[in-house]
Amino acid sequence: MLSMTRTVSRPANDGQFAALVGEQVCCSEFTYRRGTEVFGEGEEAEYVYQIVSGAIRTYKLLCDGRRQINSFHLPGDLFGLENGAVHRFTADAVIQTKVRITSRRHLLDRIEHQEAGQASLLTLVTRNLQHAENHMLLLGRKTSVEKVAAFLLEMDRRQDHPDVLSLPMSRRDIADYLGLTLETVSRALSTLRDDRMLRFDGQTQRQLVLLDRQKLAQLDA
Amino acid sequence: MLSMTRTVSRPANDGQFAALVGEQVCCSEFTYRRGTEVFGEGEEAEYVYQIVSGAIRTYKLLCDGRRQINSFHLPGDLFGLENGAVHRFTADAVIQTKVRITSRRHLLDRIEHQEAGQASLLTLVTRNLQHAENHMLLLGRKTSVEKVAAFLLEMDRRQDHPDVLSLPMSRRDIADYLGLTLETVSRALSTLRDDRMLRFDGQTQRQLVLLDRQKLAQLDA
DNA sequence: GAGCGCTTTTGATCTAGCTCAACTCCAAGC
DNA sequence: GCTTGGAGTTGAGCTAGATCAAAAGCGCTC
Repeated sequence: MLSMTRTVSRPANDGQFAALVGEQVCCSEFTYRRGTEVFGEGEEAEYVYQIVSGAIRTYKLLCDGRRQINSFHLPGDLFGLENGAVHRFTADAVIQTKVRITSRRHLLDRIEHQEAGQASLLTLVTRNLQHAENHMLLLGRKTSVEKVAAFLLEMDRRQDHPDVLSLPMSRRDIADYLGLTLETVSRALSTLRDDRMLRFDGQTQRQLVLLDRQKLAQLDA
Repeated sequence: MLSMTRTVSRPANDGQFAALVGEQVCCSEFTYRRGTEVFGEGEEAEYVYQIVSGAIRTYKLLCDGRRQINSFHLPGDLFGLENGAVHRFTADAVIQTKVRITSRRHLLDRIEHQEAGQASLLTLVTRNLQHAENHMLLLGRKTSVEKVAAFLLEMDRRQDHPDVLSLPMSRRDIADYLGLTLETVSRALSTLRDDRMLRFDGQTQRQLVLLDRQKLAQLDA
């Protein structure tokens, strides 16, 4: 049940959890299988999570099933706290995902007795807000190829510019993140491949190599 | 220069500023004319603002001029603080707008010596994040008519369900908020009028009456 | 290692919303 | 009053991206 699907190379933002939770980490670990729900929209926020390995998506649904993914959470990322007392969206596992869990109450109590705590909590929420602001610009005003280019650069940055970028999520997930259909995402990727900005690596279509980050960044506008 | 364009009926969220700034309000007032910039993206955040009357839009631009408006700020709203040290977007006046200004530094100093301060600052940023999350769903997954219906209901709610809803912003502003063109906004409004969900009031097209909020809410999905 | 199901790609067609353009309606200035 | 200009509406046609469909590729399980 706990077999790792990815090796984790000490992500850049790993300090977050320690800064908030403190050093003698009082938390348990848990592994969610692919597609399992971590928490649902409207549920009370009891726990806070940090990803050890895998990937989580958080999203909102319209009544007819249309889905908008807010964000993907990767190893090192903290999530479930930005919410306030009640979760404002659903979170589930994109692939098998191992998380560290601590109770929200425990974490907030700790924060109250720590000067830096309040500040780092505010920093966390502010960072989320900043991401959301950038994403609104993308959703409202970018073309499909610009969206996909921006997505690739975001994943590349968050994985510290690896030689091979591995995407844990499906084309449908990417589409629901970018406000497109899965076919349009696929076509945009093919366009970028044909224009020599990336190539697929190995058999799977989820490993790819960015061949020209500069050109991608220009597309991102 | 200071003539009011709207009467203000003590907005619901007016407590914000007082809660953060304190009672003996140390701040000056200023009036911006229609179209004037309050602050620009990338500028250092020196001041924090609360709207007395009028309306402010905050937005980001792509290099070729495409614009995405994050939010409209109406009387009572606080803005310019959520940013952190540097403004992440531009703010300018939709119409002639009177604001109360206080220095960011002054406000943050005050907050540090106040238990409730940190919490209410966090609450403010969290509220902004929540708005952004809802707006991402709108931008990524709603149709033009759904977007316009949602916009009208938002304005209606924020003005406390007035008999006549007055929109300070142009069709182009609404379009740039909803990720549409101004023509599409105009057509959507005409559709809603034809379907008896609203009617225009008086001469101007910026005063309207919501005839069936329930039906609008259904559209909002 | 054959078969099945899921994911992805690619093609063909459709359509919501964009673009371009004309016209109306005010409001402001002379 | 007349003129000018910005704002809004409406129409006609276009296009980016959606939808529908088929096939290919991969990773399961047995």
